[in-house]
Amino acid sequence: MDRPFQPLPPTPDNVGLEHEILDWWEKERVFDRLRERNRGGPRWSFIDGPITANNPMGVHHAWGRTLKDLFQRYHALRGRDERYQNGFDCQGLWVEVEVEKSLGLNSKRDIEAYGLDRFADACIARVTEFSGVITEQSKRLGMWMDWERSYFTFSDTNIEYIWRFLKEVHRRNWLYKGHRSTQWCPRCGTSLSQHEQTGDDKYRELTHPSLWVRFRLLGERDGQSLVIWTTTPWTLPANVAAAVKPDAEYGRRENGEWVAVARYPDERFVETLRGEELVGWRYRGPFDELPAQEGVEHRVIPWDEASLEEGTGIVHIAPGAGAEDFELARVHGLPVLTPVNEDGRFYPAYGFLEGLSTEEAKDTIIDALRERGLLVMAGEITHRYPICWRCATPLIFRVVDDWFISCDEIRQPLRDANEHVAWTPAFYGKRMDDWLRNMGDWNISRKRYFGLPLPIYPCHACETVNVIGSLEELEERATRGLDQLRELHRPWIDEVTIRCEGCGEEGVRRIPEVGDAWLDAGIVPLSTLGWQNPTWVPEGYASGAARGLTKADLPDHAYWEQWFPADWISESREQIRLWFYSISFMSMTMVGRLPYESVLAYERVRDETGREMHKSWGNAIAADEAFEKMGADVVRWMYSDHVPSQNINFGYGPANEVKRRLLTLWNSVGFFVTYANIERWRPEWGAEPASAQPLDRWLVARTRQLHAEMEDAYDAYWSPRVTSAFEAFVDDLSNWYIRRSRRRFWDGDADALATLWWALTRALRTIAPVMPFLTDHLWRNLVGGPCPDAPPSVHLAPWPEREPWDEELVAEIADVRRVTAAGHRARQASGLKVRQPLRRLVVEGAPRAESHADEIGEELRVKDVEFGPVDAVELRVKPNLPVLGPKLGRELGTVRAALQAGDFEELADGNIRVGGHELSPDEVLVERGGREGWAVAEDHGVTVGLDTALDDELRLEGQVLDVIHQINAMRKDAGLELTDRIVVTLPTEQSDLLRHADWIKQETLAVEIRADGGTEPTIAKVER
RNA sequence: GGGCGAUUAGCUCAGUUGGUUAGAGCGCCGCUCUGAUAAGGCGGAGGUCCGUGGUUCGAAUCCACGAUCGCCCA
Repeated sequence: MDRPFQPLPPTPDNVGLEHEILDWWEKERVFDRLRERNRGGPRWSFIDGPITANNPMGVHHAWGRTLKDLFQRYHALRGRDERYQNGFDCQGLWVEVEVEKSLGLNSKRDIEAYGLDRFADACIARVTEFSGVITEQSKRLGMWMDWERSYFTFSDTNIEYIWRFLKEVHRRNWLYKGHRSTQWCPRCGTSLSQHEQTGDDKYRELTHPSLWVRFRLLGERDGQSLVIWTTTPWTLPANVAAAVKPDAEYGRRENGEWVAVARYPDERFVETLRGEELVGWRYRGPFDELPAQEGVEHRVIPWDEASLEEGTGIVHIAPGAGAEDFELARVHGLPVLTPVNEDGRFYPAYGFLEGLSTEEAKDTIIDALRERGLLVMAGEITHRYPICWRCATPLIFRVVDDWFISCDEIRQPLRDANEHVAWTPAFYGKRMDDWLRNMGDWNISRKRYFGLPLPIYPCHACETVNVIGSLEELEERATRGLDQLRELHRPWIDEVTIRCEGCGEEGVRRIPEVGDAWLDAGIVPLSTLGWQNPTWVPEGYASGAARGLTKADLPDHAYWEQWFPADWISESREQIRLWFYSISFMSMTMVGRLPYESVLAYERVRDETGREMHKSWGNAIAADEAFEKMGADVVRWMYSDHVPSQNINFGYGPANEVKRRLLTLWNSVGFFVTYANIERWRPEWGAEPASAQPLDRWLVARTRQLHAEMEDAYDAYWSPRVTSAFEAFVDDLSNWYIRRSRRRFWDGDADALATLWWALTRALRTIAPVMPFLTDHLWRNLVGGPCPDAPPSVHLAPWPEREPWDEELVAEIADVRRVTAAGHRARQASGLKVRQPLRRLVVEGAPRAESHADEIGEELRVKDVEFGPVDAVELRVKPNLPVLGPKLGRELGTVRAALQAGDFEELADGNIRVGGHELSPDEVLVERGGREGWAVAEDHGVTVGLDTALDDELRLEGQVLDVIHQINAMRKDAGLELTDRIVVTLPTEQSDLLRHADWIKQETLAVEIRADGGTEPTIAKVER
């Protein structure tokens, strides 16, 4: 068979063709060829935010990865040179927690017993495994990246760049050790930074004790007591004060208990005082006998924020176990008692509580209170309580030493710079500003193991804080341990001691803490692009733990100058306080500017009913499953079609809907292929459409319009407009061009074939970034196969220049479609189906459609289409608001009312006189209602009148069409090919129809027609 | 408590310079083209565009206040 094109099956096998295309891309080096083609062209810089190489990717990652690939592909089509560097986040608590789980370790003690070196190896092994898994999954999604050269944040190179940043931070006096109350995870044994402890999934409904406790007053008030309320009994042994609201009223009950009057409005008090009068009273703490409490003098302090919304209005203060408490301790000079250690267990100084966890101590403490007669009342409360974002352990407050970066000086420069970033959607820019305005100092230390080794070496002899800025500097200043330094990770780095730059002391040790993982990710706009690196180092990024995992180079500074800042970055919205923040902070500190110029952020993935996806709820869809069941193109379409500022409901229901919608494109190509093959028509690559036929000219104009719309949508980084513009085009192509042109295709019209081929291949190019597989599959069939001189892949076809199009013609056809829509409605209303020919249609209000009267007549099966006033009883006139509004201003209201009331006059010249005004036809919209014998309908200012009168001739023609319909249905039932010829036998009583024998023959591909049959028509295939 | 969003048909959601009769998909009902063949197309039912007030000739759209939900921060 000499068929130019492969016939298409009825529906696409997305998954099957995607695997074929993947193999073909690989074999033909399509991506490499694209990069080679664009090399040296104008640059488009994208910087990838690293994905944690910790687990397989989920469908939620596919959203961002779709968008990243989509815009990279679009700019590549347009000839831009790109870097295509993917990134993996490799160290920090995420990785540690997963490795702990897989090794069956459950505490820091377990990790230390296991050995930090083996633990580090296990972490590296996990990153190695899952960076590979994610790479394969991303390829399956269609993501084109330079997978051999991904960056890994745990490379020594990356770590050195962070060291350099920290040294600069120290030079600016921003680095300090803070003694702070922070949220603490007792399981992980570490504090959480500000950006870790907020966000989704960080709270859970938990049930805790609800205790009212008596503090016995001393001195003059002996015998009386303060009543406080707490949900954290473990903090009571660390109590040092009780806070009252100075301007609130407090009352003493008959039994001597003091509480806020506002909390107990129905009670009777024997004495009332303002809060400020209670300040200074001393009381006996609940656990004064504990060694930790020795010398603590408990007293009442003022606090404006003391709550009158809950509790008793008197607040128990334990500065070592609460954030606000700690602040109050600073203001009032209170002692800070830290009751529990890193594991959340009581220190020995807490006597009978020693070794108990905060949870275990609960009942012991309640019992003790009861024994001492201090428990007023005990119950339970269920409330929202913070949990560890990684392991879901309820958090506690601890006062600990942590290292911080002060952000006071960088705050304003960051806010100013953010003003110039193009955020999509725009309001995310305000969210960024809000974050920057409120951000606290950056807590960068974690008391953990496998992470960035903070290069901070406080001297024990002279208190100098030494900060090492590079491996070279470490080697210069090391006094011990260099020989065993395998890479810049614990435990090896901990063996290295240095010489103090202040006093020359030789055995200065590194602090044991590792760094916040956002330092790792935040440095990449400098570290991966070779900022201030004197010479290009091939595979220079593959250092330390990343050795053997990547072939990424460490470029030189000139390269950085070329690629920094990124034109565009894209991550999920929560990265505002994470990656967007950390790259901004670090780049602003080092080079004084932001590392990106525009950002696209997006929300979260839900299941198809709108619920959050959770593995444990059984409603999560694995990425691999989605790709292999829905097809990657369908997944990509769903994400591309969605407005990014809204959560997406992702699932098989929506996927099937997308598949069905995309079928029209497939069918259109299938239609083309069918008739092109019958005609043995072959395309000519590079030929411009030349047909003079109006419908062809219209399709060319419409396709050029699509091209421009798509460009604008891509340039605005607004993918929903990409997909919607494309869908609208396919609708026009299929439901107007092809439907109107079918007869020409049956006849093998070369102009029609050439125009449709041109339009289809043009359209495929514009949507290729969204659906790289399907478009390439179709391209190979439509172009690659028959045109040896054409680009073999759609992704290698150059993006055509934007060309002007015949806007008038596009507008004409838009009017024509309005007329036919109204015409169909008129037929509907009159009960006359389209198969029944009619005599006359009158069209008013669509002058641009006039030259398309024939098409309108054919479409609506009407013999004469006239343009002019629809003669009808009722005339409705409406103001043309965009025209009359500016002209009449306030007058418009009365004019409008008069028109609506029918209070106007139609003049001979077509003008409308209303009130004191004479309005020209273009200032009003005229609509007319129906009259006997006419069916009238209107659509957006277009009115059509359909003459519903029938005569014998029309009726006969209607019968002919019925028979044609019937016979063609029989052809199909008999399974005939489109080229088969038949003999038709009609019932004898239908011999009238033979007057239209030629017509019937032509429409049914009959060679002969008789009227001597039985009650029903029959057909017989003619064997050739 | 402050900030940022959202609130549009039974459901899920579009609607980026204020403009005629507010749209799509799904679902429901009816019709229909018929050499893409029950896929598609057309039509119908279904909407106080969260509420109130304001600006304007004109507000789903801009402003103010309020309600509910979500997010960020305190």
